Amino acid sequence: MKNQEVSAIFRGIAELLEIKGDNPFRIRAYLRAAETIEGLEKDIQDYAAGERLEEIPGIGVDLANKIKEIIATGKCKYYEELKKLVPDTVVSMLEIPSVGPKTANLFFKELKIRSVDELKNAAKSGRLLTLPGIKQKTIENILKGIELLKKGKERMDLLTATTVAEVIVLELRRLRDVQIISAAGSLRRMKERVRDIDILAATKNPKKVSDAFINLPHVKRVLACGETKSSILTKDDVQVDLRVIDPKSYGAALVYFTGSKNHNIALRSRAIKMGCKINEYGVFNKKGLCLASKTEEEVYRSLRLDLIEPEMREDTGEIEAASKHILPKLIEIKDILGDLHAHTSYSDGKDTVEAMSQAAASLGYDYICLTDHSVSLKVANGLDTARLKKKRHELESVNKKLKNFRILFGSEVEIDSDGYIDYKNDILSGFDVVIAAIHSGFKQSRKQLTKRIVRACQNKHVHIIAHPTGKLWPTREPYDVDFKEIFKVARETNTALEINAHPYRLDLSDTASRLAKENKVPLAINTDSHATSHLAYMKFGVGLARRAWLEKDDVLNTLELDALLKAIKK
DNA sequence: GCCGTTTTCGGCCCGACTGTTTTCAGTCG
Repeated sequence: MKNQEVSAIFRGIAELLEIKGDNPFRIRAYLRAAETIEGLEKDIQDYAAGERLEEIPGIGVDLANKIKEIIATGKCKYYEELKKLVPDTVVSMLEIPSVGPKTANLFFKELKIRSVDELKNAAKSGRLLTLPGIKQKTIENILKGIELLKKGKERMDLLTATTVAEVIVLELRRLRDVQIISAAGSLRRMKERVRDIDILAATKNPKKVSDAFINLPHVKRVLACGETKSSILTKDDVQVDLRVIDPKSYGAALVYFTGSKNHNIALRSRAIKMGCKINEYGVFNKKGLCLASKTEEEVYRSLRLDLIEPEMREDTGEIEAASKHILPKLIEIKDILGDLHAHTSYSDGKDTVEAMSQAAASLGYDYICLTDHSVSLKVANGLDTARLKKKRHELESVNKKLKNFRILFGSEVEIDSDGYIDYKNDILSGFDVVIAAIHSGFKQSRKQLTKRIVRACQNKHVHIIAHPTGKLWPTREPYDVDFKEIFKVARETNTALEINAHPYRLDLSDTASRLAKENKVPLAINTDSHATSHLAYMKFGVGLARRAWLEKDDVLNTLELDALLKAIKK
């Protein structure tokens, strides 16, 4: 897969051009190409082989040639030349908040500073004061920025982000002056990782709301505070931006602050073509007359588009679909009727069979499948035959107690290093649902890992492949598998792939899930809960599924129990 | 560097905040 390689080089070129002060539109062209290629579901080499690179939006003759060069040689001459002008270590200074390309270039050109550490020394020694436009306050901001960079560089998982946002939204909602308030930005789009938290509040009294915000007890530092926009750093070093807006502009502002950036750019281009202008205050015609502003629906409609759900706003075809009225009707959390992957205290779960089942029933589910680990996963207290028997008896007795709810007898079984399952067939055939997973040998080759999953799919007792790429944030990278092959076999053998809803996993990814749907692969959204509280992670899985354009019918656990059991038969 | 229901050339999204200025450039989202 050369996609990452190509997009990294294009991103590098964009950064160096930025520092050089090159044409901003050329820079954007490189950036856009980098993003597009990164999000590409197919291997870029397939496009190159068929002379079809220029079919990719944002790729023209020049970039197509550079891509071919990178595929052939692993390098790009143009990039190498640029690095001679500006060393790529200078680029690292761009990561400091408040330091952009102009400032980085100034430091490099005038003082030969070429890294964050050198900049820190120069700031402390007062050398920076010799530069035009740099005074004490700027130096303070740079030093604070460096400190911040070292501390909280990485992004948050969705659970952390949701928790922080909910606390702040709840406190601000209590203010009488706040009419409507909601999270926006990448959190609202349910992106897998979030850098900061955006909140939008509608009010007639912006000053009061902003003041309340910057004085919340969680605030460690105020990063900015203006008429309509303020930014704070919480005590846990999470950046939270609050935008306040007049209620009549709420819809336009919500579109604007939900993004993504690329979606907004595409909307604006469309507006311009239609002779309008769109900003956070509304959609305006040439004469400045406001055509829409109050609700998101109005705003999209004024651009002759159906309402696009936040999770789809990534400029990956949703605008075209909205203009043709062929947007999918996205799956919703209420469509989910059960969870097919959860653990109990029989293996490594925290809660009992009864507790897990009651928690699932209280979520309104019809069923839960309790899939404790299998015999060979000793670290997770996997079940041998005797304990399986005991668990089955317990399930039966709890099942008798619960009305309109059914506990399914399942297991998360091990796919060994050759692709075989650790329980014998006569045991496997006794389960309602079998989920197969890889928990060892992550470092094997792409070929071998693919073979293991393919062989597991071919096992007639295996219904679902759990967390298909094994990634575990932030420590474990996804292992490399051949999705093309796996999708083909999964479809042929009627084996479902899991969308694991745990915020540290979210595996399959959004892009892989979208491709799986296009390949007609059955999918299930499961929480992999190890405690009753984890069952609530379903919303993250559904968010991911919505980012993948999935509809109710694409997901197995939206089926009623009888239909589900029928659908998973092999 | 890309792209075309105004164009093969001349456009390319738009506004807020900060720190430095004394009207604005740079950064950010």
